[in-house]
Amino acid sequence: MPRMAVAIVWFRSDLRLHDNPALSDAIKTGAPIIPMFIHSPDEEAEAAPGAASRWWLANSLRALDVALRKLGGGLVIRRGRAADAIAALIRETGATAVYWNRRYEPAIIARDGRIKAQLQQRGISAESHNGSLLFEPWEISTQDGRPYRVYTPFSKACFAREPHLRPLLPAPKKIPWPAAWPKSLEIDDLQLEPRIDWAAGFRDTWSPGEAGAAATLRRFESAVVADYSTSRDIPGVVGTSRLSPHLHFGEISPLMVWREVSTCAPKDSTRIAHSDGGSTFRNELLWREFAHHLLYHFPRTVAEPLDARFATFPRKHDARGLKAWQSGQTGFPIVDAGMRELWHTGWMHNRVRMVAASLLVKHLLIPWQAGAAWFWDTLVDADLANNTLGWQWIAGCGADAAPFFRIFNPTLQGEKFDPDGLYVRRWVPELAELPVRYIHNPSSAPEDVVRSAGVLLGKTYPAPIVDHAAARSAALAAYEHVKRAAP
DNA sequence: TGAAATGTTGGGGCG
DNA sequence: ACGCCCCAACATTTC
Repeated sequence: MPRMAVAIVWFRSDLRLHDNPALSDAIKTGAPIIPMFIHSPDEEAEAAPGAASRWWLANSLRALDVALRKLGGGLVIRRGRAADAIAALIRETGATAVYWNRRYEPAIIARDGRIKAQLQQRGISAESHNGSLLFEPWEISTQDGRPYRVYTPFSKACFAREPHLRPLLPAPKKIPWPAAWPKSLEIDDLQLEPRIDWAAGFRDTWSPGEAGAAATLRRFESAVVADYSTSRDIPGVVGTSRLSPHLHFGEISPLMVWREVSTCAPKDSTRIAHSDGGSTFRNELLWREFAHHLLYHFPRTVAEPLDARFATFPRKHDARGLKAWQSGQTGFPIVDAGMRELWHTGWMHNRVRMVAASLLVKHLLIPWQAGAAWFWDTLVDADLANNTLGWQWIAGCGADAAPFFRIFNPTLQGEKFDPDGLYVRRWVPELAELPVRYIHNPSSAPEDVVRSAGVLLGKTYPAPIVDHAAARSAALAAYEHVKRAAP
């Protein structure tokens, strides 16, 4: 019997063995499997990972490699243009098939389409699967066949399709391997991690990889999800799932998470559907779906407002304001706490992301693209779909956007969602001794209170970079330009 | 997945 | 006892 030709499984944003359609499908053929990862930032354009994401990627690849070695195999690492790397591996191994799970970033869709056509032209089987979304962006559409631009009807359409979700795929217990292994780079050769080690806070906070993702989901399910509806808004406690980076890198599938939080829904049927944590959380998963839906159907939104009227919005190039915002020195404690949490851990609580982003685009009038770029480089969960939707939503120029006049008051947001100041005390330690009454508004505190807390306003902690009331009026005035622009 | 401005109501102090 | 005013407390509208 002739030795069977090998199949390449091209890992990308699906760094897991559980519920991996491309991997499962490849194994089903019985062919020996070569798992491959290609680092090709040069052709990924706006989807090329930022610094924090590269740290995560390096560690997630190590975890995947370890998991594959436990099964007797390993991960083949290459770099450069994906088409070239795949062609080379086919040449070296005589592979006759390539399997992967889809990505939805514009540059990646274009590249993958070309690769698929080239492979098929050469008689190589090329199969792509859905491994990263509950529903493909083209499966969900309005009555008249157009993409959704409003979240609520989109989510209703998703819930209606829930019965069509496929079953979960088990992780393979055994994978057939080739007789000889092609050469591979070391993960370190990709130089994904920083030369100066600034990632200590990341290591303390995260466990990249499939096992870390599973542990995070278990903890969320057992200790957090029941109170999710209320505690998710309190940045001072662990009230969110913290699954976002695991989901972005595909160390866990949204379907696995969906199924898990559905089975742990409360038995107590007297609770209203939307008030239970599981339902609220499933809506958050659907926001992720909505973001991918929008990115797929409106790829230009990566750089431009979906609402074209916002092209006329008068914005500023304020280098000093941007720097103060990036470094957590705006003088608004809740914002500075968030920006420092981001810098230290590669992550920021979602409530605080909204407040911090709002300050940048509405108080400082800086282009949302500048904020998106900073988040892209500093977030371990940086995701083109989510980042684009989030920033356009807060800037008021996207799909189902927050009305522009809805301007957060950072002081009130702090008092409301960090009522005991726990979050601020943790991330802005120079304010830690302030009484709770003044922790979100240090400049309103009497001088002796400030002094005895060891704070020197303007020296150890900055005065607010803008006056809230004045900035609010200026933002509303700027918005008038948009309203006057032709719809 | 706001906040500020404005409007309304009703209890209590007080002449 | 009564009307008047003040001003929380809450509701509505406006940005």
